[in-house]
Order: sequence, then structure tokens, then C-alpha cells
Amino acid sequence: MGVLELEAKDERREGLPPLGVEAGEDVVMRFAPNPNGPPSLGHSRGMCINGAYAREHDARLILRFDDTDPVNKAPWDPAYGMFEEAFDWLGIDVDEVVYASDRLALYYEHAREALEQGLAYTCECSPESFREHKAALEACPHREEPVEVQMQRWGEMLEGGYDVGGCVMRVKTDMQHPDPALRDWVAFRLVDVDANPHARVGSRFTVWPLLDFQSAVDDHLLGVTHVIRGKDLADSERKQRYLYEGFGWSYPEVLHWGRVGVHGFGSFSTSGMRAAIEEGQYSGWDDPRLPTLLALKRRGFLSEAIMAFWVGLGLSEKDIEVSAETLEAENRKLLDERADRLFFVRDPVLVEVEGVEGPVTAEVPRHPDDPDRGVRSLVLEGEALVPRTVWEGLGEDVVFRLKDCGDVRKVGEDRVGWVSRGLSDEREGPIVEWVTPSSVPCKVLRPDASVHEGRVEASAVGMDEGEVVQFERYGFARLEEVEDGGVVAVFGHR
RNA sequence: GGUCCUGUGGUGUAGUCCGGCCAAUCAUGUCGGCCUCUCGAGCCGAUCACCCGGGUUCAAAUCCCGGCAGGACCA
Repeated sequence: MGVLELEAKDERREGLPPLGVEAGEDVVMRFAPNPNGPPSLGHSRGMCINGAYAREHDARLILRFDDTDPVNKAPWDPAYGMFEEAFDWLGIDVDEVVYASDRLALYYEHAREALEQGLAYTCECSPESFREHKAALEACPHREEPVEVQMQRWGEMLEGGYDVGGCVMRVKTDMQHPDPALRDWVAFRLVDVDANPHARVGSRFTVWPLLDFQSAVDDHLLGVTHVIRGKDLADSERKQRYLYEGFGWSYPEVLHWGRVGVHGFGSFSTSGMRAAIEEGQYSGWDDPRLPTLLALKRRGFLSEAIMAFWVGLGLSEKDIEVSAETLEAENRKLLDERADRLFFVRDPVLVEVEGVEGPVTAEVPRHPDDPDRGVRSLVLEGEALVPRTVWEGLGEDVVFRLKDCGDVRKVGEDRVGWVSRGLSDEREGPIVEWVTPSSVPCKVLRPDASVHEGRVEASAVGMDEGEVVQFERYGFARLEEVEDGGVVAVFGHR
């Protein structure tokens, strides 16, 4: 037996690219959202990819709220819990939850060390004047002042000796760096917290770190070994490396992904959604039109489908536009097997069935491929309800089928004649969903904000709220309200 | 304007580091057929791609140079 194991070059890779983990290395990953709104489909990419890697490497996964911008990305209190719930829903175990806003003392401590070691300085330049220094590739006068001066200014910053904008702390990089974005970036600034109280810590702190500093310090302190994030943060790495090198820390492995647009969900910013909800354009964060996880869940999307969708897209750095159909296809694969079938008749027409002898009981399987789940019974006596669009599309005398019941011929405006119990050779029309007058009213909320009104067979009343079903020939929907008097469902997709 | 990233069918994606087995993978979409008492699922088939131009080489999706296009960040 040959011991030679060729690493076949043409073997197709499956799943996510390898992480680059050394043997025996403990992997620590984190997902670090800004909790300024509820988790969206976009966030779920980070949750799923980190979660999938964490699972694969038996890694420690940290949920860290990077909530240190009370002004531009003001945290929204309910969002914290919603992210934890979203992880639960996705079936991803989080080992630790960290709030950056609890850790200001740690950031201050590291700021002090950075100043003492000459890695950073305090700067009183106005944005305009610093911009000039930056453009001229020269240090500003504050950069080289002695440590004592730096420490003193830092102290004044903390003690309220400056107005907002009066002083910042910068990390020293290289004022001649070819990329102006990297020249002495701002690590701390003053915030008007009276006007912008923080959702968790109120107005207690006026000096706040910017994301690059906070996240750099936290990744180190929390022992994060692998960071996966959007390439919009690609510059962060280069900024943060100055700090890491100064402190003698080692930088985590970083992977990036490009921007994703999901065609069919539009692009919604958190702040845009919030404004639209407040104006009443949407019913709430779970409005079926929105790309939030709440809305997707409400429409019957399964978390496994979302996971499979993101893992399938992979991790490329190119910007992509995918169709919602791809996500729907993942969901359909799972749902087709799980969802019980029901007849929902949209915009029904009541037709009289002439010539039918006695009640005819139709026993329709709950699932066509799984007879063990039993049947639902519909008893046809003299009247049936059929969808208006189908009915109006039928020519005179056309024979069509009431699914699993019998063939009938359209003989008048609102009448059909019974043809046969079994499948007849005469049928040329479609096989159509139908219900009896004992059915219950049903509303289907659609993701385009329209509502389809109709009737659903009475057996729906025995089902659980939250259950996802397939309305035959119509599509998948999640039962939201199930009461004797009627049913409300939210449409998922075909 | 600067820096960086990315260009494979309609949409994603594998392959690019280490050139040949790539007349290019898989998924999704579309079209057609089979099956089915759903316009669902399943099965079969078809369709459709290496951004452009040079160069290196016996051989380039893959390496080099130059364009072009898209994006991100900063200004």
C-alpha cells in the first residue's frame, strides 16, 4: 500500500475557505455588531460565518457590542437582547457577551499607557488645521510635546477641561504614509453626552474611544485569534497594527468579505428603517417588507436556510449582488419536506356543484411524500369555493379537477356539474385547490404590503401558531394567528 | 485627488498562491422532457463565463506589464 498521499490539486473545495489554524491552537472569534438597531439579514452574515467557523474549530465565540459611538451610531437599548436572541434562533452558541460601554476604564488605561510610551499624543488641532498638517505630510505641534504635557492634557480631557472638539487623542503612525487615512488617526474624542446620552451608561463619560482603538484593545484583551469582517474595515487593520506593534501584541488573522446586496430586499440602513417605522410606513421591525431577521422569521424563513445561504456564498472580497431567490431556494429545500399542505383559496367564488350524490369526503394527504402524517378531510356537499383567477380563466364546459376530490365541468356563471369521483379522461382544465363553506376566512400578508383575502380549509384551525405551511399552488406561509373565526398568515415565498 | 481591494455564464461560486489533468466545478436561474391528483418536490437534458491589450512559455483563467471597470476607506 503506497504511503504517498497526493494532495490532489483538482479536488474541489467545499464550504468556507480554511481559516489557517495551527495544530493545537485554540481559536477565539468574535462577532462585534453596533447595536443601533435590530439584527438584519446583513448582520446574519457575520453571525453565520463566525458561527460556522467557530463550530468547525470548536472555537470560543464572543458576542461583543461595539457600542462606543453615542452620537453617530447611538445604541438602541432593545437591540442588545435582540442580537442574543438572534444567535439563539440561528442555533449558534455564544460563549461570552461583552459590552464595550462597560469597559471604558480599560480603554483609558491603555490610552494612558500609549501616551506614556509615546505611541500616542493628545492634539488640540481643529479638524481643519490638522487636515492641513496631514496634507502637508507634517506633524502638528502637539505630536512631539513631552509625555508630561500629554498626560496633563489627557487628564484635562477626562476631567472636563475641554469643550467637545477641543482635544483628541491620536495614535502616532507615519505622517508621510502614502494613505492619508492612516496618518495619525484619532483614538479618543470628546462627546456631548448630555445631548447624546448613551443607552447603557447615560451621560457618565465624556471621553469615548473610536472603533479602531476600542476594537483593537478588545481583540487583544479577549484573546481573539481570528477576525472576520467586511472589507470596509480593511484600513482598520493597518491602523491598528501601529498600536499592536507599539504594545508588542500580535495581530489576529483577518479575513474580509465584500459588500453584499440582496436583490429583492433593497438596501436599508438601520437609521433609514427606524425613521420609516416611526413615520408609520412600516408596521414595525418585523414588517414583512423589511430585511430584518425578525421579518424573515415571521415569513417562515428557517435559520438553517440563512446559514446555508451565507456559507454557500463564501467569503470572497468582491462585492456581490445576490438574488433573494437563492435564499428562497435554500429555504424551500428545507420547508418542502417539513411543511404540511393546506388549501388556501384566494378571492373565492362560491360555486354550486350539481349532480353530486351525497356528501363526498376528500381525504387529502397532509404531505404528498409522507402518508404517515395522515390526511385532512374535506366534505363536499353541494358547494365549493374556488379561486377567482382560476375560475375566470376557465372556458365554458371545461372539465377541471377539485384536487383529491373529483372532476367537475363548468356549466354556468357559478355552477359546475359533477363529472366523476376519480380522474376522468375528459379533464382539460387544471387541478385546483378548493374549500367548502365550512372553511374559515384567511388573510395572507404579503411582503409587498398587499393582503390576499380568502378562505382556508377548516383543518388549519387545529394547527399551531408559528407553523409554516405550504398553501398548495400558492406558496409557503407562516401561520401567525389561528383562531376559530379565522387565520392570518404571512407569506414567505413560492 | 490619494490608498487599498476586486474582476470566471443571468446571479453566486470552485479553480488563480504552486502554469499543463480546465474544451473550466457546483449551486441558483431560465428553457425543454419525465414523474406527480400542487404552478411544490424529485429525476433527466439543454443553455450560458475566464474584463481588454500586450508579453513570457512548448503550454496562461493561472505568471509579468499596461489599460479599463466596479467597490471600500480617507480627503
